[in-house]
Amino acid sequence: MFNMESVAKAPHKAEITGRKILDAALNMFQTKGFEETTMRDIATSAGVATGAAYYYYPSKDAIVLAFYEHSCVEMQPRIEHAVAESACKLEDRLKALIGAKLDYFAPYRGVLRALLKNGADPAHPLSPFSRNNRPIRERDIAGFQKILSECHIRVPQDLGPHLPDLLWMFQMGVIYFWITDDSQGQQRTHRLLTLGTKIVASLLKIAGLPLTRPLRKVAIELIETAKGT
Amino acid sequence: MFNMESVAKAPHKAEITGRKILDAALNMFQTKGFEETTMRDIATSAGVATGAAYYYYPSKDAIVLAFYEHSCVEMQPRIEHAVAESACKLEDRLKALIGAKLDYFAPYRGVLRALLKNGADPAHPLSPFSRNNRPIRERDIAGFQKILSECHIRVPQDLGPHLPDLLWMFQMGVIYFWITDDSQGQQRTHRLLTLGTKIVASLLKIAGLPLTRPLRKVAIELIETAKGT
DNA sequence: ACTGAATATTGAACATGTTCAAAATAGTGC
DNA sequence: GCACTATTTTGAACATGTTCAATATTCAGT
Repeated sequence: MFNMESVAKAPHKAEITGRKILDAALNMFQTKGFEETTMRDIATSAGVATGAAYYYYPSKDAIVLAFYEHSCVEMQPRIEHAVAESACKLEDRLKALIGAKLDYFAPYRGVLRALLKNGADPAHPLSPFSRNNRPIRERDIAGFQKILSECHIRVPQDLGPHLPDLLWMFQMGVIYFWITDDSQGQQRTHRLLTLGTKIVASLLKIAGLPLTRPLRKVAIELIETAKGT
Repeated sequence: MFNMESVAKAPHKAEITGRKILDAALNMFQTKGFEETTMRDIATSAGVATGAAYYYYPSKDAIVLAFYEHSCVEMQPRIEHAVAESACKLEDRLKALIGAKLDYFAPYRGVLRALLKNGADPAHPLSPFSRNNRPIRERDIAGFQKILSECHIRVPQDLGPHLPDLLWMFQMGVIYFWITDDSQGQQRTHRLLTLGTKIVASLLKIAGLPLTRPLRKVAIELIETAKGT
């Protein structure tokens, strides 16, 4: 018998099940919250047995990570659009990039809160800082790299190589703040973002002055120590 | 019958049991690790039933918090001594204070790792940032306040009130880094501390210059936004 | 010393993340 | 189509943090 579904791409049943579980999980996380949703709930809602969820995702947290990973790819066009719309100044582009990311994640703020659990431990496989998630992180950092080169920022030779990572760290700080920001519409985060980008841009201008060279040298040493390379 | 124990202080049995449980827990955390130690282990080792542990500590994490709380009081003299030994310069005193804290906590580094779990969420009762732990935090911050006034740092009027909190945040950053620093003897953290204090001291000197006023104004606005007051 | 209230202790039961051996299904070479 | 392997699915069992009704103990007032 002819099957419409199987014509295009012919996704294996496995992929479908995996997606079904992830969708069910995300729906329940949003409506009931992460902690309140049990793996049994998710499996039942997806129409599979409990164990099936673990066949596709090694842990409950891993489901959140899968969502995060998937999102990073899916939001890429939106981010590029938002960045392109903004004025070609580091301050504006930075704000546009991070702001677009927050907008995209807005409906899932409560879901991402789950990443806070182990997100701070670089040894944990689910941390954005872990070796495990290096691919995601590097794609993310590349976005900042792009902004920097497009804006033709004049930056000291020694600081240059670290700048994308620093901006990425700044972004992570904003996101962590945002996750736990319960102000109306997360307005505090948006204010923080506005002020933060302004400061970052100012600092970069100052960083070029000869006067700041000694301080910059120490700062770079600190950065390299923190990176552990 | 005469009882030697009851002469001095006459600690209620409750206090003894509570301490017995905490001691048992800390011992096992250190030897077996936090995750690997079960509440049943702790209770058994303390010679009580499982439920008793929960009568004294509302959760497993709470045991770690109790330890942290107790430590903060106990280490006070050591810290004051270390600070008094150091040169009366902000850079040195800051390093002495934070260094002393790390030294004290060194044997329990693995234990404190447990605080990383919910430590980043200010809404969680076990977070050092939570309203719940305000007393501990404020005593902690007072230590930095003291250093600042002793060193006769000349600091702009508008920045002054925020400075103790900022130094406290700096300390928390160092501690979080330290908890997950697996380098030999945590030498990376100590390097980070040396460089960090140097930068903090330098920034404070610069902060007084008229040139930096606009940037400082924005920074203070950011700080106030972050504090949410 | 006695008694009732406050406090302390028990251990079984519960909830939930996770594991795993067994069963069902899909895919492959002949 | 058949046998055989690999993949997928199942659901019961397990481990552990946590709760709680029942019981035991301590304490204060008389």
